[in-house]
Amino acid sequence: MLKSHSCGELSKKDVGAEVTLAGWVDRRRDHGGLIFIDLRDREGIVQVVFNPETSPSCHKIASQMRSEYVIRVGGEVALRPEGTVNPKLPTGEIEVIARNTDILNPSKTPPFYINEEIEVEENLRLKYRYLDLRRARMKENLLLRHRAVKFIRDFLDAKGFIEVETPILIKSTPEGARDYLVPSRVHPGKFYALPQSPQQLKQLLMIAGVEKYFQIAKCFRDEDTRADRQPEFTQLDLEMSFVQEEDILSLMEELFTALVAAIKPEMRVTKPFPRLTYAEAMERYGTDKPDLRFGLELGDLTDIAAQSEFSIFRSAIAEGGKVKGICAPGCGGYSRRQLDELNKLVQSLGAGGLVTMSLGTAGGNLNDLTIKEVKSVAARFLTIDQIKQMGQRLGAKRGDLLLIVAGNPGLVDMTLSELRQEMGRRLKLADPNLFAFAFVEDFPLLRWDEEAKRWDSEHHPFTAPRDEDVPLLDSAPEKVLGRHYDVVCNGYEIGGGSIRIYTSELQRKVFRLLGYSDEEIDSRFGHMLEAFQYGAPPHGGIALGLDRIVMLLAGEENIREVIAFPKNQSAADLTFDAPSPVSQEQLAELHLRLREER
RNA sequence: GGCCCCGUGGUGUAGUGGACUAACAUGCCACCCUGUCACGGUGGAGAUCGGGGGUUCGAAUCCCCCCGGGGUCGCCA
Repeated sequence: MLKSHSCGELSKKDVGAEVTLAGWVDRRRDHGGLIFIDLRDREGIVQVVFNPETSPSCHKIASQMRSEYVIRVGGEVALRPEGTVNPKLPTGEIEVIARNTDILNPSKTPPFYINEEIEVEENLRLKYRYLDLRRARMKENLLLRHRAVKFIRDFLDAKGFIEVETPILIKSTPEGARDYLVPSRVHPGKFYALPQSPQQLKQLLMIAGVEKYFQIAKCFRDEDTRADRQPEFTQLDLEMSFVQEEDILSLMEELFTALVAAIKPEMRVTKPFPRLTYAEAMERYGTDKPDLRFGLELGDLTDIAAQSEFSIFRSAIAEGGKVKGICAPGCGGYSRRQLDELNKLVQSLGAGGLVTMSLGTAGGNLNDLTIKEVKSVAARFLTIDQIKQMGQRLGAKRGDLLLIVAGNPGLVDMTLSELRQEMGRRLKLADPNLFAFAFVEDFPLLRWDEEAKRWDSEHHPFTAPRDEDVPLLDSAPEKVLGRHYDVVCNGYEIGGGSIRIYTSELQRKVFRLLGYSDEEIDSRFGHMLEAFQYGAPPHGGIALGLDRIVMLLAGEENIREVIAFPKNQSAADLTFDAPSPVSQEQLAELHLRLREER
């Protein structure tokens, strides 16, 4: 090693020791005589003193040093002189008196600050990711991720799980997200696909008798990115044999509780994790991944609105829509401008508009509300009783603001869900020290795809229907509930799983329901159907979005902040400038010819 | 593909029709400085304001197109 110690590990107990350090120049303070260098390595920062009287040659070399130069310093650890202790630095009681030093590698002036916590344009950060990762925030995020993954591995190991790697080059299956394809050199015209998840592989491992499997698995989906979505991401994938829903859910509750306690002990979790049915989540929050750190629940006002003379409500209901709303407490005094902003948000999400109803500014009991106080375009089409009923249903007081959306039920729920999040942010309702985990259960097994005119899996086609619903598969598929569950936390879906189908008969029935011919089923999923016939145990599992989990633990709002080399919104890697063109020779070997794009 | 936001010295910002010959902070360079720690001091270099076109006597500023980035809807079995 070129170093005997880490910068950050030195302390008073090392005083008198001869040490050799190596790292990066974090900061240089040149007093003309004395030069101070803050030397940084992964473990921290320590001050090095270059004194021309102690070592003229060292001092001369130090005067050449600049930010981010890689240097090596040999010297003695000394207590700092009286009055020069720096309490802001963990190593602030000591310093290293340089006796010999050299510059291992100089550095160009970095394109942005390494030693300051200021926002830098993300393009630039990603292009120079190796410099960005030197910054404290990124370094901490990498470390946090490592600790979280280590904890998870140890936890599952202690529970008897074994980690099994599954292939990255596998078969394209038509369902689900768009596949990343890899052309085969050996098989002209054929392609591998990168796994969207190891779903089928882990089920085969259950049939193989592994019983308890997990994997920190890279997954690939060629879909548009989001703040919490990357084309390439990491799942904590696990599967168990001979289990039911409760086994997986209680394992998850134990895992997350222990994980938070180990990694973020200052954060609280709500225990036991609340359990919501899908229907309940949609009804109360308008989404299947509600942020349960605050209330602001949605209320259905359709019945009251139907009694009104307000044409927007009436026509929406006549067309099979509904009217729902939320109550923003104490916002009755919102300005025209503020209301316009909310209206704009709603319209940008595709809803026709937002009906705002200010219940005055006075505050107090809803019963005291007078029609004169109510400010809303809908006010003159509603009786004061109807307004009070709406307010009551939404838990409003005088002085609150009702936000009401009418229209297509799905759109109303989506819009109000976003509006709820927005009001939660504006009113700072979410406890920043809380991880509000919850389980969502009882998802419908199938969803009608209007474009393709066929049934589609809500989760994936391997999800088992509830036993009692199996007869409905033939008569009323829309009523069948799946044995699927999601884990949500603070408004993010952080995982989902299910108890699986494990007989080929039922599996084939579901595939047929999804519109596949028997030929298609056999060519695409024949390996699964056959495997089920060789003693497949009942099994189930879950896949967790590791990047999202680490993001939440790190208090970040974007998973790129917890991925060492993420892709940008257009799925490009700016450090490598990937994807990139390849040579004609490479294409020829793969039996590919590029088409002219119009 | 739709909608919204952003683009000004290396970095982060200010500037929303004339006083901008583009400001501030920091970084960078030079010189001075032996106890600093976001060291201090003096001086200096550095942006034709993402690109193109237009309106105007005059554009960083207004309009149009394009490029790049971010957020989001669609999409994500």
